[in-house]
Formats: sequence, C-alpha cells, structure tokens
Amino acid sequence: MKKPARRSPREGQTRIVREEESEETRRLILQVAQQLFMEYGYRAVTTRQIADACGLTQPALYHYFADKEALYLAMAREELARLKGVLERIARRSEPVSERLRRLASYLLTTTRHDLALMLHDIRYELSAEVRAQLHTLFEESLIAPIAAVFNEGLEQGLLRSPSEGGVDARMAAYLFMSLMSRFVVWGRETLPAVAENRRETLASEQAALLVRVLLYGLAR
Amino acid sequence: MKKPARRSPREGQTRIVREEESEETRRLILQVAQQLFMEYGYRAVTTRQIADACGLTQPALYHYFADKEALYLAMAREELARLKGVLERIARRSEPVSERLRRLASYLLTTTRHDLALMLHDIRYELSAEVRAQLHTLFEESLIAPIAAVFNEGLEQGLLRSPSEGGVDARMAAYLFMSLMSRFVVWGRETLPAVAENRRETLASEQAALLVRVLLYGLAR
DNA sequence: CCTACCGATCGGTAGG
DNA sequence: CCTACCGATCGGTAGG
Repeated sequence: MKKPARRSPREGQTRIVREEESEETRRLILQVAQQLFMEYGYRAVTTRQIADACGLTQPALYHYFADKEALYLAMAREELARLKGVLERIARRSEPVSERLRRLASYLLTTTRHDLALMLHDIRYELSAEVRAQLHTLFEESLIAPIAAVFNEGLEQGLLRSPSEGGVDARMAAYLFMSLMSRFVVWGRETLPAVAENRRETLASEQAALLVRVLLYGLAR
Repeated sequence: MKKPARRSPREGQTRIVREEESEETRRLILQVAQQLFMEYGYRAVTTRQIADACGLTQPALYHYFADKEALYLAMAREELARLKGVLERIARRSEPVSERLRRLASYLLTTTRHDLALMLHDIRYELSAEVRAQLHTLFEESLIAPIAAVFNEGLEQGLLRSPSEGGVDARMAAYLFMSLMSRFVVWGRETLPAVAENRRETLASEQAALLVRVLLYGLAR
C-alpha cells in the first residue's frame, strides 16, 4: 500500500493562507464526497474512502464536519443549490416550453450521471429525521419546483392538458419528468454498444429530446 | 431485548418432517430477505436482522446459504421468477394492449411497493461480477421482456409509432415504462395526505391508469 | 492535520 | 455419519 500524496503545509505561513488552505480542503472534501455519495449511496461510502481520495487521514474529516451525516448534508445542500440555480436559469429562458424541457433533461442527463433516485433513497432511509425533513424540502424546492414552473407555463399556455382534461398538474408532471431521468433509462443505454466518451454529450442531448417527446406526445400513433 | 419466539423441534420426529421443516425455514428466510433487501438495499440489511425476523440466530442462516451474497442471489432469482410468471400471464391476456399495460402497471405498483431501481443499484454496485452478470440477464428476461412483448404487439398492430416515425422500439418502451414505476412517482404519492390502507389498491389502480395514459398519449393537448 | 486508538458491529465460522 | 441449530469468537471495519 502506497501512502497517498499528501499536501505538505510549510511552516511560517500567514493565518490568511492557512485559512485559505483550510477552506480549499473543505471544498475538496465536499467535491470528493459528492462524487462518491451520489454514485454509490450513503451507506456504501466510508469516511476512509473519502479521506483517502482527498489525501487525508480519516479522523481529519472530523475537523471540518461533525460526523458522516453532516458531511452528507453539506454536500447535498451544495449540490441541490447548484442544481437549483442551473434549473431556474433554464426555466426562465425565453424559449418554447418544449425546448426548455429538453434543456432541463439534457442537463440532468449529462451532469448528474448518477441516479437522483439514489439520493431520495438515502434521504428516506439512511439519514436522521431532522436531516431527512430538511433535504426533503430542499429537494422539492431545488429540483421539482423549477421543473414544475415550466410545466405550469405549458398548462397556462394551453399546450398541456389540464387535470380536468385527463392531464396532470405541474408538480405531478415534474415528478413524471424526473422519473424518466432514472436508472432504468440510463441502464438501458448502458446495454447499448460502448460509446466513445466524446459522444456522450451528443447522446444525452438526443436522449433528452426523445424523453421529452415521449412525455409530451406519448408512444401512441 | 426479548428473545425471539423460536420454533421448537420436538424429539422423535421422522426424517421426512425434519426435511419439511428445513425447507419451510429456508422459504421463510427467503421471504424475510426479500422484504428487507428490496426495501432497504443489500448493504443496509444485516444478516442478523434477517435472522432475528425469522426467529433464528444469525449463524443458522449459514446452514441454508453459503454467505450473504448467495442469499441475496437466491432471493432475487425467486423474486424475478415470480415476477416473470405473473407478467407473462398478464402479457398473454386477450385484451387490448393498453389494458394489458394498465394491468402490468397496477401489478407492479401494488405488489412491489419497493423500488426495483434499488435492486438495479445493488446488482450494479454491491454484488460480485458473476452474480451481477447472472442477475443482469435475469432482470432483462423476467421484467423487461414480458413488458416489451406487449409493446411489440402494439407496434405490430400499428397502435404505436415505430422508431422511424419518432417512436421507440419495444425494449426501449419497456424501460420507459419501468422508469415510470420508480421512486419518484411513489414518493410524490407519499406527499399527498395520508391514505387509508384499504384504498391503496384503488389508488395504485388509478395511478397505473394515469401512468399508462401519459406514456401512450403524452401530456400535450 | 497526524498517530494511536475506542466501542460497536459487520459478515462469517469455530467447536459442541 | 446426518440435521438444525447455539454460544462464542474469528478477521475486519464502522463512526468517532
């Protein structure tokens, strides 16, 4: 076993620099935690894995975060805040509803390769009641609300069927939209012949267009 | 902590009875493992939890299964075989394609309250390569194939758009169908006011109809 | 941010 | 020799 490359703090540095380094380390931990937690789930990722990937010892994490759950919470808050910003920006574009939905789908498929349903599972089963409640609300506000806003425009413009016409409300539409971003579709794609890395974005864009087309117009002739 | 009620084997029983009891216990373990693994995931369920729920000690499990993974594999094989039987039976009914899709959705929503995407995650991330390959194939044959068969009929009957007409092939349709059965939709339902237990089946049936309607005809007016 | 550890619990196996 | 387990403990790992 090789020792991981460790960042070597030199003596005599000013307080400012140390604070910057400390903040830098904190951000590194959050980024590594995001990649691991979002792909493998809360339970499967150990604090030592995260520490190792950061070039730190495992106890060092507890200088930055109270415990494993606090680290997950901080990661999730940051991730959801980031998502919220991007999704709201797309939702406000002056483009047709269907085009904005395509952009939302494409973004979710390219950037979050992991399944957000796994995050839902973790929120529901692996975290304490308080954190669960917090993230539950945040999930709704950051992910569902921006998507529902676009569907709501579609309903107001008369492009979509209202619930009384056999359609669904905007929030339900957003959940259906998110469900189509799930592991099943991604998994189906993985069974296709291996795809060159540089074609991934194109594929995601094509798949986004397909998913939105299906959701809007259905499979029937 | 109370001692779990333990089945008390009496002396003087014949070999046949003992074999029956052994088989009975094995089936009990599989049933309990199914409930726990399917709801919480491979990692989160301990062998002691399973044993406790069966009224056995944890080492007793190792008389029936070589290890935790072998137990998961046996459980998954049985569960998928059961699903395959029911889904194929529904798929062969002499009813319109849309009606059969509704029945498939309703069945999946009522019986498997857990998210099958969780099983996909476990297959992908928690199990060894050999078990993963086995379950991957079985998953496709047991779940996707029967659903795809119904969509294929829809395509042959000209009810559904073919890929060249902007539609999707039967297998892709099956994946889209399964993705709509996911945690997101179920979770959305949980946020509704609490529902009486005896209305659950009705709800699932209504939700199944809604999901199939959306998948076939889309949200657009 | 490290080394040296803890209480507990994990999956799995020993002898009886 | 078999079955259906038990009490105790194995090597490792969890969060702290």
